Amino acid sequence: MKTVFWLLDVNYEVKDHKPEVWIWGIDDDDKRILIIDRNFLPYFYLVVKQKENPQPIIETLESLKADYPLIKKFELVNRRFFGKSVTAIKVVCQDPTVISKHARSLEKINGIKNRLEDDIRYSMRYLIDNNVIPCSWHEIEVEEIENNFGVQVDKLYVASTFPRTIEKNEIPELRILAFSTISYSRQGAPRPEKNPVIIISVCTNVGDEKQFVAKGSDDKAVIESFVKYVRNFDPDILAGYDTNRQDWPYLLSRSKKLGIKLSVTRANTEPHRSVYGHVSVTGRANIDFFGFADELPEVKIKTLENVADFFGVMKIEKHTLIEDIDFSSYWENPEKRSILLKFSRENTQSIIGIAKAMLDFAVQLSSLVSLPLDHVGTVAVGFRVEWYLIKEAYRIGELIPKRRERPYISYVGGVVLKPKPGVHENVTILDFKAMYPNIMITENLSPDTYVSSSEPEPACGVNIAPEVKHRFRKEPAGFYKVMLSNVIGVRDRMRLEMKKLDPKSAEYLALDAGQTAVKVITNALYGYTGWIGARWYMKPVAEAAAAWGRHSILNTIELAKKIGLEVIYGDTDSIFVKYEPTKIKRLSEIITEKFGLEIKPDQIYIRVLFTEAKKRYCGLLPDGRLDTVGLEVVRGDWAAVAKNAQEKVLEIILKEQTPLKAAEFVRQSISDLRKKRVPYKDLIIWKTLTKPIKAYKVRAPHIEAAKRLMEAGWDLSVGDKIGYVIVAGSGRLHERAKPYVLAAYDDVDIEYYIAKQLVPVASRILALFSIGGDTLIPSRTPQTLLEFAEN
DNA sequence: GCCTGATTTCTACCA
DNA sequence: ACTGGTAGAAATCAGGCG
Repeated sequence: MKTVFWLLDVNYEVKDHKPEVWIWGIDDDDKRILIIDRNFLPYFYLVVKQKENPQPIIETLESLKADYPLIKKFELVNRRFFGKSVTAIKVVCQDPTVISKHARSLEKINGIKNRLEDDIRYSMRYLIDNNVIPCSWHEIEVEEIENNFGVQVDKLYVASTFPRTIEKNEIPELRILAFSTISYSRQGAPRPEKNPVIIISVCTNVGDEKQFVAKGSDDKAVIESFVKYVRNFDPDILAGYDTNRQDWPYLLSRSKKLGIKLSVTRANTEPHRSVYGHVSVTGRANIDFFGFADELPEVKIKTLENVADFFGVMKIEKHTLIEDIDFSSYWENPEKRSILLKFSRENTQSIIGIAKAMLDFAVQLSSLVSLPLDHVGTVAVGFRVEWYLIKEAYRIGELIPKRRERPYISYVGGVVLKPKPGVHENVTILDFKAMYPNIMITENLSPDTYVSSSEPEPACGVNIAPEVKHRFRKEPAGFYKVMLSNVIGVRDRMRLEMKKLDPKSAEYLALDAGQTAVKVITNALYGYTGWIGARWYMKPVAEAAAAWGRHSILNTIELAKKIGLEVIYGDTDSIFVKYEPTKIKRLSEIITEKFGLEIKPDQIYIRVLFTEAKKRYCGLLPDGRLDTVGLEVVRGDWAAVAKNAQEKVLEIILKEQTPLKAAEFVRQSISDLRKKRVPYKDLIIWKTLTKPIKAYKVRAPHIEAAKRLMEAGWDLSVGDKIGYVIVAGSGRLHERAKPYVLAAYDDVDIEYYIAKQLVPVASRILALFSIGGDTLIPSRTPQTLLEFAEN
C-alpha cells in the first residue's frame, strides 16, 4: 500500500548488524506513523590515486573481503572532488557502526589516496541519498505491521520502497506542548542529586494548561505526572527555552536519582543527548527556542521574558519576574508561593507564544537545509550552510571533503569610508542588492572553479579578481553558482506566490518564513567559504569576493562624485548620498551595465547624524522613527540609563534641532539619577562570558562579577550573560563590579554612572555642537567631587 | 613608586 | 565554530622621572 507523510523526526537502530531507519511522520489523514526502512546500506569512499589503475586495487580489496565480513561490496565509481574528476571505490557496508573503523584501515591500501564520507552519519546519509527532506511531504510504498514493540503511533509500517518527495506545501496540524520547570534549593544553584523539581508548567497549542507542583520537597509525583501528561497529549513538538542546557539534563538526572523513567519519547524511551549539544526525544521534535534567539538581533539580552516581549506574546511590564536567587524564598513563603506558580505559568505561556511565532521559520529552515527540525536550531550558521551544500554536492556527484584543522589566516574585507561628521538633510542609502552572492554568481566564484597559481589557464578562460588576482574558470558553472542561482530562484518564486495571498494567511506566513530562511543561507555562504572550519574552506573564494566588492563600491563612489552626487558615508555594500532621484537613476543604470550589480535607494532620511566614528549613525525617517545604528542606544552592554539618555538626545537633535535643549535634558537626567529616580534595573550592565573564566587574561569587571556569582552558587558557562552594577567604594573598577542580584540600590556608585556611562554617550553626540561633557554635569557637593577625583 | 601614554584585551556592533 | 572592519572601555605594560 501507499502512504503519504510529512517527516517529523528520523533516527536509526542497528539490530544484529542490520540497520533500520525509523521515519516518524504525520500522514495526510493526521495519523502519527512510524515507517521502518531496512533497505538502505551505509557506505564510504576510497579515492584512488591519480593515474593509478583501479582494477588491481579492487582485486586486492576483494581478496581481503574475508577479513571484513560486514562489507557488502566494492563499486568503482566516477566522482568529482573540488571540481576535478576522480576515481573512487564505494565501499558498501552492512552495519553503520563499522564504517569509520573500516575506512581507516582500508585507506592504507596501496594506490588509495584517502577515505571520504565516512564521517557522514547514517541517518543523514539516508536523507541525502534518498532526497528525503525533513518537514516535507513524501509518498512511499509500505506494508503495515503489528505494533508489538510498544511505540506510540497510530500506524506502524515497513518500507517497501524509498520515500519520494511530493509537492505539497501545507504543514500538518502539529500538537505542540510547551513546558518549563523550576527546581528548589535553599542555597546555591539546585543540584539534581539532592534538590527537587518543585514546579513543572505545561501549556499546549490547543489551550490546555497544567501545573505539576511538589508537595513539600517530594517531586516524584511531579515528574511522574508530567510524563503521564506528555504521553497522554502525545505532542509532536516539545517546546522549551534553554531546555537543552537546563530542563532536560536536570529532569534526566533527577529521574535517575528518583528511580523514575522519563519515558516521554514515542519509542517509550528516555530523551538522550545527541549531536550539537541537543537533546533528542525520539519520534517528537524537541525544540529549544533559545537556539533561534540568534535570529533576533533586536533582542540584546536573550532572556525568555525579553524574547516574549519582542514578539508581543507577553509584555515585559505584565510578566511576573522572579530571579533564580529568590525562588526558594517564594516557595517557602505560603503567601508568595502563588506568585512563583504564576511566574512559572507565564514562562510556559511565553514559550508557547514564541513557538507559534517562530515555528514557521524553524520548519522552513529545516526543510531547506535538510536538517531535522530538532537539530536545525541548535547548529551554528556555518553548519546550516554546510548541510545545504552537502545535499547539493550529492546531486552533482561532488564528494564531501573532510573537516580538518587549519591555521587561521585573515584576508582583507570590505571598505568603510570615513563619514562626514554632522547632520545632513535628505540623504538616501544606496545598497547593492545581495552583493556577495551576486559577485559569486557573475564571477563564478566557487571551490571547484578556482584555478591555483600553479595551474595553466583553462581553455574556457578565467575571471581574474582585482588586487588579489585569484583566477576562476568561466565554465562550467561552479558548485556555488548553481546553488545560489537555485536558491535565489526559489526565493523569487516564493515572493511572487506571496503577492497572491492574504498577508495574514497561514500560507503567506509560511512562505515569508521560507524566503527568510533562504536569505539567511544565501547571505552566509560568503562567510562560510572563508571559515577555517568549513569542509569547503577556500580562502581565495572569500578573498576574491571581497576584492570584487571593494572594486564595485569604490568605482560606484567615483562615479557618484562624477555625476555630482555628494557621498557622505559608505560601508562594504552601501553608500549614503544626497537624495537626488535623477542623478541616482543615472548612477544605478551605469552600475548595472558595468558590473551587473543592482543598486537601489533603500530608505530616505529626513536628517541623518554622523560623528567622526565609522559604523555609527542615527537617521530620522519620514514616519518620525529614529534609525539608530551602532551607537550605544543599540548596544546591549551599556546601562539603560545611558542608552535612554542618548536616544533622547538624538531625538531632540534630529527632530527639534535644539542641541541646547538636549544638553538640558542630560542635566535633568543626571539630577534624576542622583535623586535615585531611575529604576535599579536601568543601572545593570550586561556582558557575555565568551570563554571559560580561567581563560581570561585580565580582570575585567564582568569576569569579576561572574566569579562572585559562582562563589554564591551559580552555575555559569560560556555564552551566559552577566548582569552587574558598579558599587561605591575604593579600588579598581573590577573590584567594584557586583552581580546585580547580589547588590542593592544603595550600594551603587551613582557618580560612576554619570561620569562613565551617561556623560560619555551623551557628549559623543553633543560634541558635534561644541557642548562639552563637563558642562553636562550639574554642580556636585564637595564630598562627591572628592570621591570622583579618587576615581 | 608614580604618572602617562601606548598596547593589549575584551565585547558588541555593521555590512 | 560564517567573514573582516570598527569603536570604545578597561586593564595592563613600558618608559621616564625623581
